Amino acid sequence: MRITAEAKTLTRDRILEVATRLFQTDGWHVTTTRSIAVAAGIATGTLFNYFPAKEAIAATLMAEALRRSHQDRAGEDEGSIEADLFTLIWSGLFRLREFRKFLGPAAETIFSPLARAAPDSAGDAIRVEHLELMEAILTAHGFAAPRSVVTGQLYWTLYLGVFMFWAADESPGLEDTLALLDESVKLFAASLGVHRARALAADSLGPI
Amino acid sequence: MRITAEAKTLTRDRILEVATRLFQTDGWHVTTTRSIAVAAGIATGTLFNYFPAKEAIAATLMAEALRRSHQDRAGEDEGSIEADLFTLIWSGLFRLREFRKFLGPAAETIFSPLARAAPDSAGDAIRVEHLELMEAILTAHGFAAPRSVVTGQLYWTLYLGVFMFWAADESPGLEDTLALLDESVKLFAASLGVHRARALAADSLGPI
DNA sequence: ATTACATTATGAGCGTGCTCATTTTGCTAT
DNA sequence: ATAGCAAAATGAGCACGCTCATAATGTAAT
Repeated sequence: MRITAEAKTLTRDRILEVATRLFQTDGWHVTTTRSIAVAAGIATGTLFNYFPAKEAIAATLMAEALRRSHQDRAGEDEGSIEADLFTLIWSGLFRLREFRKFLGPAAETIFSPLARAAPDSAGDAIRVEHLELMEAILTAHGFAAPRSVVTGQLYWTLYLGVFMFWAADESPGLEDTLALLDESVKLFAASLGVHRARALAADSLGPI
Repeated sequence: MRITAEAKTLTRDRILEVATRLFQTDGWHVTTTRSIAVAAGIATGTLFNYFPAKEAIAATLMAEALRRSHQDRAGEDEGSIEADLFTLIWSGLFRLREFRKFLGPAAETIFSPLARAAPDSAGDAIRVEHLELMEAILTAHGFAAPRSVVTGQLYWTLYLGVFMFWAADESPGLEDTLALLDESVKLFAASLGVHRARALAADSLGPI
């Protein structure tokens, strides 16, 4: 049993390794599940014993890189809320930089359907984990949960907008992505401020 | 030649008609290009003489419905900028209401890649037409073109966010969509205000 | 060693969206 | 009528992501 278990993670790692290389070299659409399997020295069907879909391979690479970015950020927060959200997103994109070229096309599938991913999909895990970190930052700045449906939806929309733009950005030093990220974060923070002001105003009037 | 030309638009219309019905009944994924072709009484290959891709059929339905919504709006503007943008988007969604059930899955493909659609795709035409109307509203409220890259990108992101949410919304009376739309439009208008304030401040300092 | 069993690997095969060499169509020139 | 021709229709066929009945493999019990 031990040898087999080792062999399994070995195969899994080899798939991820080989897939990364092929996605980077040939792109998302040109790289087929067959070619990944061949390059990893396994049969096509075996590939799907390790990952339920082609999309899941990219999502796994993405999720692992993002988890590494969370380590990077450990204990680094506590600027303004805008700065903390900026760092959260940017450190993620930074860790994903080697995948940038193929993540655009891949993400269309990974985050599908855009508004509500299937609850157990690989893309959904990424969303849930990111939103938890965002919630933590909001709470740390005095915005108590629960948030309205609109707030979460708006944040995720803005995040995906930045992400997709970044994936296709060709401006030098990704300056356009930085500008969009800056603006998006400010906008989101502003909307939180408005909600808090409204709530405070309602409180000061007392119960109706 | 005349008969043939007539026959062509007849076939085209029949495809759109039949496809609408099948998409509505069976959904986007279950409806195959073969089944559309059969139901329209043509061969599979013929279908692709009329539309370059399955996606293009849905995009055409969408574009035509949106164009009808532009007629609805003719001369109805001139509230606040928020109100005008709200009406622009909501009237579009209203005209698309019969397609709502299948537009979610379809739109993932139609607006792909999310950030930058292929310049001649059916989805791109929808984006360009919508952004022109948005620009017109901004100009009518004294926000002179050209806009920054960020502004257009931010608007389209928020629009897609609302659109995708609407496609999957199950709240009674679509009230959640209305809330999100309201918030999104306010946010965008606020960001324009900030930019204008910054520009005015820069002007008042004179040339550097 | 042998047998029994569960786990994993296999690749032929399915149904997609879409292509393209070939055939059919409907018009014009003779 | 006939031949010629461009435009349109055709459907067998391709490559894809993915499935599933079957074979191979490694472990444990006799």
